[in-house]
Amino acid sequence: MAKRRQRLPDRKSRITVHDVALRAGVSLSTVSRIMRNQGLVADETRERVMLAVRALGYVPNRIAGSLASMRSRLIGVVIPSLSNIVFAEVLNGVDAGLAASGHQTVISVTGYDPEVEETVVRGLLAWQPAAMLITGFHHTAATRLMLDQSGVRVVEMMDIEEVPIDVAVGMSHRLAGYETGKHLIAKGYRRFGYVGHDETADRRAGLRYDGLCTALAEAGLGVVAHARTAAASSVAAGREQTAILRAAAPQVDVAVYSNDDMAVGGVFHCLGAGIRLPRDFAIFGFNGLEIGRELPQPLSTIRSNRFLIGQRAVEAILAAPARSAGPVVIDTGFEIFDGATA
Amino acid sequence: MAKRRQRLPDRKSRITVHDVALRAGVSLSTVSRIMRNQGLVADETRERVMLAVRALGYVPNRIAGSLASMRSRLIGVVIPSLSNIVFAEVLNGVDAGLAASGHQTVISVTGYDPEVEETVVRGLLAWQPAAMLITGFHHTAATRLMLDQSGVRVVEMMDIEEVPIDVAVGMSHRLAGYETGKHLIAKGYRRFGYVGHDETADRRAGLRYDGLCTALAEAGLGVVAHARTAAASSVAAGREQTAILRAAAPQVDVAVYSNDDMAVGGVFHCLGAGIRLPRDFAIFGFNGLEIGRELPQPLSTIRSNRFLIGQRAVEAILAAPARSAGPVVIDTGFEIFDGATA
DNA sequence: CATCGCTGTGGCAACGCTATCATCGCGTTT
DNA sequence: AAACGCGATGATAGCGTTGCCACAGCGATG
Repeated sequence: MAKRRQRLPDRKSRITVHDVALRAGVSLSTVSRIMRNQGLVADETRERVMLAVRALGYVPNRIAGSLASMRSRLIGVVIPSLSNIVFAEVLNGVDAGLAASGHQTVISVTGYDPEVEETVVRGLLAWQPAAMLITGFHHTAATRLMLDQSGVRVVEMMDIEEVPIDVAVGMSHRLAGYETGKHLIAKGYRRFGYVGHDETADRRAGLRYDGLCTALAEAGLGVVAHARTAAASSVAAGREQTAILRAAAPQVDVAVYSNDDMAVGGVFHCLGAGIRLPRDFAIFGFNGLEIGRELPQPLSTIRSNRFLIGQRAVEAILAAPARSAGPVVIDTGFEIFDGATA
Repeated sequence: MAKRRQRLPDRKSRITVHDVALRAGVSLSTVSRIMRNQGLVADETRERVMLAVRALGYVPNRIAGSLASMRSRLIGVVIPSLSNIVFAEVLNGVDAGLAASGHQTVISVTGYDPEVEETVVRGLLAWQPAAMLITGFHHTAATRLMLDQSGVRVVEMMDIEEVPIDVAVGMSHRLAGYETGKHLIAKGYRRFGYVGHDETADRRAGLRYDGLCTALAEAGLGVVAHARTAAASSVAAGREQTAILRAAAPQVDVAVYSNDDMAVGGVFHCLGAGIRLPRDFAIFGFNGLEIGRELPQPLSTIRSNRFLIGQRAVEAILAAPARSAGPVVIDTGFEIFDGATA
């Protein structure tokens, strides 16, 4: 008598291909073929099997499927924060790009910490994902190595100013900063201030600042006053730092902000303090968030295409399952939005 | 001679337990025990194996592991939208609650569509997740059945006003609406307006409205003017609907908004139109978003504990792997924030 | 009429890991 | 000296699929 070993006590009689095959009177292979919609099956057989599938409420076990086929339909996504609406929009783009491809996203958040990033990347790779979407170029050496050796497709999102492991989708932040400077100089501003947040965490804000300085230097100008918080960007920080900047350097006629959250804080400060925008003081942001467009005066800013970044990232990896010969760079661009605050 | 069948052409020499065991000179079992940090192993052996693990860059295949152990460390999360910061904060709470538990979240977005929800729940359940976190109680019958029969732990988040499949974590929206009404009546307001958005999609906004009406009715009052957009809530919609409400019913002295996004739009309209808050017109929101606190005048609103909802949801399912006898309801509460706009 | 191609189906060995049981020393108890 | 307990390790059978091959049946071809 065969000793049937009960592997797990809670082995809740789950329904498997076996059960479906039995009920439909076909083999496992046939059920599998039908579920995957692949290979030749007679219409009559298909119907009979689908009937059994529905009757039993069979849901194929993707874990077993992935193991057998040696590829999962999971896509690992690594972003620094969910609180920042910018990354939520990237995720929306990812979702849109994935559409009906049958893939699913596993999202991990790093809190802008490369060490945490290393941990989550390791955890994600353990699921043998079809691809990895990660934010920026600033990774630990170990992270880079893991991603490179894993062989899976890797998209580094947001930035395009370094050589990617596989694909980069984003925009040139340095150029955005540069164009900001050019634009404001053309509008007649000369005495520049800068309101920023923690740049060791947010490298891209640093790049924009560099670009801005380049543009100003070309015109023989420079940023004459700075107000920076050591914290992450927020409306509160923008408000507070604007007050500090105004107090310390009243001569500044325009301030460039590290992003729209900060800039909106600046606008709020001015609204509260009775400072007329842009006559007394001008504000320029970055990102083109919805909130900026809906202010009593629309915020002057640069529109980045976050949604498009997510979407293009997915398209790039769905287009080909394997990496191409060399690194690929996709520029999603940006555009100046000439609002009413500068 | 054995015919070794090469299953897949792209079988890239992945490193498995086998390789590690070979290199460390131990058995597969020992490596597995060490990787899972479970069972007895001599320190000397552990070190030797870990050396091999690091040398080879071995990353355990969680897909195989999950299949063998018949349980995955994935947690399915279903939310209506990522654009809405509220759900991003819930996810942050989930993340915090998960901390070092070794679980990972697979997130799917429904766009407030129960049909889409059904599809994504089916897709998520195929991964045999350890638990499912889903938003609200409004599911299709099929969704409810799948979740119920799956046997996995299910947390329905945000709302607590119906009987959950397993666990509900959230707050009473009806009560929040009721308290809003009480609070505003106590402050002397009598002529109520309401500015809302699509309530067939956002059921909870509807509950809050019901609660408000109850409170007003108890005082012999009622909502005398409504302005509703058919679209989703947004700052732009709030702004636009406020203009409509003001034009149609100038006698209204306070408007309750379906949420903070809408209310912020209302504040912006007033700032632009020179309406003095709260003297000429008062505004009351819902959620307690950061943006509301940083307005020139802090928005009067109700603070919901989104972060806490995510965190408690995770705690509830980590506490016990199996469902308890009956449904469990966890109330995360709310509080009135008496700002400067009402 | 032998041969071929094609459709439709079944059989079975992986996939990489874990749960369980077996085993093997070695010190301790009776 | 036999029996026992216990820490440490090994062997092995699944977990539920999928990929590959085999093969039956049947009409078309030479």
